[in-house]
Amino acid sequence: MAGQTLPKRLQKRADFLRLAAQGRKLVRPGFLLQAVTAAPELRLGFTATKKLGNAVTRNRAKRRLREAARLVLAERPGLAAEFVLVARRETGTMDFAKLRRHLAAALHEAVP
RNA sequence: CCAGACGGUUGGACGGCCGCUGGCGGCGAAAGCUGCUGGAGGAAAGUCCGGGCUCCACGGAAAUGCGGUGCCGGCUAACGGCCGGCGGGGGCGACCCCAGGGAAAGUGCCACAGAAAGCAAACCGCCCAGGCUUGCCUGGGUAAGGGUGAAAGGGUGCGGUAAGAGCGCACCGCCUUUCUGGUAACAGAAAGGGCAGGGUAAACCCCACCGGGAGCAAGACCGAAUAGGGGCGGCCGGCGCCGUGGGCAACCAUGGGCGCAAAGCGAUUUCCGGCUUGCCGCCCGGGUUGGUUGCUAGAGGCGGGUGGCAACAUCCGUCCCAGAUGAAUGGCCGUCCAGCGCUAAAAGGCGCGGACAGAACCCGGCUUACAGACCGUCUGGAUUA
Repeated sequence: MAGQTLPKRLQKRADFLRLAAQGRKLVRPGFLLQAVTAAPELRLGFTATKKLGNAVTRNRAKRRLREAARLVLAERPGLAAEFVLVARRETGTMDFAKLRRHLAAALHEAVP
């Protein structure tokens, strides 16, 4: 399989607040997905709150979400939407294949 | 070999697939693509000290205040750190621990218990004298014994005495002076003194030494937007007073102030109240979102020589070793090496499964967290030769 680079990252606090306020929310094992489908291009952001644990735990959760998203989005080319993935307690430890399946399903539900 | 003390190192290994980010190069108008190469820690942590750096304040010095430090010597850019000593305490020992200046400057406090807690003190006891109701009362002596307490005004012994007591003596301790050794803390000795001067300074305090404040969200720069501001030019503009500038003056200039008038501002009218009084163009300036910089070569790492018990210093060689900013340094898989559990006579098999923890301007420390593995020195013991 050819390599797939990550889409643009959401980096501004304002964007995260907008997604949290307007986005459609889907709760799944391992993550909470906030999606806005009307967007000019594909953009992606990640959130891990202090509730999750120390810096090591939070960073690991974000990295796993990022990698899962990269792999899942490679199978959905041409998407134009904005997503924020919020890590949950089990994100860092759960089976990665499961996390990937849940994310693919959730994405399909948000953007058929 | 067992038990222990101290110091240090390490903190899974290899491979595959796919990514992220910095640097250098190539292609490209750019976006970007691509080659090579770098990419978390011993604590990156807590933010408890010390510095560099930046801005602010500031003429110098001293004093006072406030805060900190506190045996001595050394090391260091500096430190509350480190090294080497000293003193005290603990351990058979290797070693470990100490908030370790001053209590014969002053003030305060010492609960409860106890007779008494600071110019000592007589509750019980002991001794003497007197009295009588003959085992008690009164007076006196006594700090050796009992009791209280964290602490009761040196300790042990002998003498002494009515009983006692540094009352006398010996030794130990203490104080003063002197001498010796040591840079010093301090140690040792001699002479003198019968022994005062309880504890508490993590109570105030005294002494010595040190100390401006805030921090990379420091600071510098670029700069969409918005409000207010300034300059120049053009056009238009009522009155009075004042101010300002020019002029000897009459006067001239002035959108600087105040008052009056006038005009405008609400969907409309009246009344009351409020607000605005220039417009246009260009420029300056302002500095928000954002961006750039500060930003990684340094009290630097490694190896070696020299000096030093050491901390460390110095010299030579060599290397360049993270720079992100909703924040890169990774995700997944396989094999192996440790570890744990179950099973097994053994070999082995199956399952679980990597400690604490993630740079945010940079250094030096301290403190705290940490599965395990390894190395060195030393101590006590056991055994063998």
